[in-house]
Amino acid sequence: MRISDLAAEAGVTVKAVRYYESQGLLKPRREANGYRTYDADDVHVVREVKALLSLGLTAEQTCPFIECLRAGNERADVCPASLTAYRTRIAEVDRRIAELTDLRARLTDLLTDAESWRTKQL
Amino acid sequence: MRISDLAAEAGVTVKAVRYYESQGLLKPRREANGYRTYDADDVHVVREVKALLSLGLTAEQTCPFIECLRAGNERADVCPASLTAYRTRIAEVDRRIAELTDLRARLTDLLTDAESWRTKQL
DNA sequence: CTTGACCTTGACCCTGGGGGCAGGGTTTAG
DNA sequence: CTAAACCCTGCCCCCAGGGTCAAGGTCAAG
Repeated sequence: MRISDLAAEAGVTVKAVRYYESQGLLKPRREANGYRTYDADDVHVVREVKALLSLGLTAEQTCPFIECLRAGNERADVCPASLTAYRTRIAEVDRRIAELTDLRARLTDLLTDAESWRTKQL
Repeated sequence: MRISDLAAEAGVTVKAVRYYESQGLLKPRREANGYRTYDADDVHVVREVKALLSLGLTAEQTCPFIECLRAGNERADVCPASLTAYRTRIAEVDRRIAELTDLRARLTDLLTDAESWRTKQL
């Protein structure tokens, strides 16, 4: 199958497929005319990458999952490295939520402060 | 004062000062040799921009605050537009926290699912 | 007057995950 | 034959700068 077929089946854009390749996640064969050719396994890979990116992993962080799939597993997340990647991402999210929660508190403090300052001036 | 003095007093890098200028937040005069010249007010502006960026506002979103300062107010956030910008940012943060909370739930679901799948296989 | 240290300038490439466009080659249907 | 629909590579854009560079200015000591 060609790139647009793969993209359509996996639910991503052609551009995204080429980007995944540039990140080393796909290695399509080339036809004589230079066109990329993919097989059915690549559809699963691209779907997996899409799902993981939507979970906020970087393209690089999807590598263990892809390797897990390529190793013949039916699921990309049953390998130890994948579980580690999940836990790492959860920790990142927790850290980010904590940061944002703190940020929100600082913002509301500033807002109420500025509001009361205005009231005082009136 | 010159750019490195401004940067040092405001606690940012020279590079950042030049970036703020490229975003229209500063308009320094130039000496005969082309060097940028700043006055004391610019220190307050840069400090304000730094503080707002650390709160996650974009350079563009800092404009109302800078205008408020330039208008002669001692605080950048006493103008109505600044209060609106604060509220907008708080809403953004809330949305982001909600997204991340949902994301975290999806990640933990995936993790426990993958873990139990592994256990089942053993 | 010259050397050297330090400062300034603009200009370039880099980040992550692509979007959008240009300009060209290929293939397929009418 | 031609037009549409593909495909290719390559460039610029996002955001807030960081890193590095070459070129030139400034200021003190020697």
